[in-house]
Amino acid sequence: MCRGIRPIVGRRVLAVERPPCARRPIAIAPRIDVLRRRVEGGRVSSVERVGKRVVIWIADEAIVIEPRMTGLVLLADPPTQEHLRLRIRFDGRKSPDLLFWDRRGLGTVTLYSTDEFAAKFHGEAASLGPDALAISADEMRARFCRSRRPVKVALLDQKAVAGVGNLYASEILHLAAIHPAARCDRLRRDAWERIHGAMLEVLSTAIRYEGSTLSDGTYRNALNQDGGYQNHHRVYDRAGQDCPRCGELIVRIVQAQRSTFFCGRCQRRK
DNA sequence: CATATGTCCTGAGAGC
DNA sequence: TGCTCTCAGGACATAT
Repeated sequence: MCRGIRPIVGRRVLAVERPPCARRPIAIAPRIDVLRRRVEGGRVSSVERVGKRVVIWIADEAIVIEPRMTGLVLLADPPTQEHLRLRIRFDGRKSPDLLFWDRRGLGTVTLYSTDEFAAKFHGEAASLGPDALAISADEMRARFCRSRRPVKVALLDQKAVAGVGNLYASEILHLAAIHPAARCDRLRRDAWERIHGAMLEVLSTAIRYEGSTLSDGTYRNALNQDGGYQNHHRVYDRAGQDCPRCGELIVRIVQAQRSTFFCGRCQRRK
């Protein structure tokens, strides 16, 4: 998402609008008029990712977009008009609008000052752990190894490590050959090294392929095109199909009310 | 403190 | 066809 909207860097914000939307308007904090006052006229200095969030810096202000399940950031026509939640217009004749589109409406848009942003995302009391692509294997293990939770559930805890979602947790554990129900405190050092390595591999490859467009077709890149990583899924949404490593049938279980896919033969508990 | 559960929403697809 | 049910790339408040 961040890569796709990077063309907005250097543009000046002309207007921030909440398009007429048939459904309840998306959560924007603070109010939309405050957002307007603080960013209109400013210039986009950078676009960055923090965990699963998209951060747009405009002078000393950070617009943080949390897409959650069905949110998209777009520089192209949205899939529907009725789920369009936010529009940012820029200067320059050919500059497309930046759109936030969200079918389910669970996503959020929040404006932070530099200080608020640092406290929220980087300080000691930060609400997010280190980013999944920046953390070391040792720190990762240190953050998980005393937890009694199943490893797959723990990987989704954004305060432990930021950036692993439900789909990728299953993919990571299959590549690492670790059973998703294994308790964190029962995993040895080499298991955590495998999980860490698999996390880097899976996430960096998925980012390179621009994400996973599942069968519902919801996820799109910034140009409203399919992602490509769904063609590389090892286990996710493949229950009943063959394990790509050993040929055993992939199974689906539910952990913490969310689907987990794995191979019962080649994913071991330690 | 750590962990578990309910809740916010809409829409697609399965099964009857 | 139309109904009900389940499920969905998530995070947070509240309960235990």
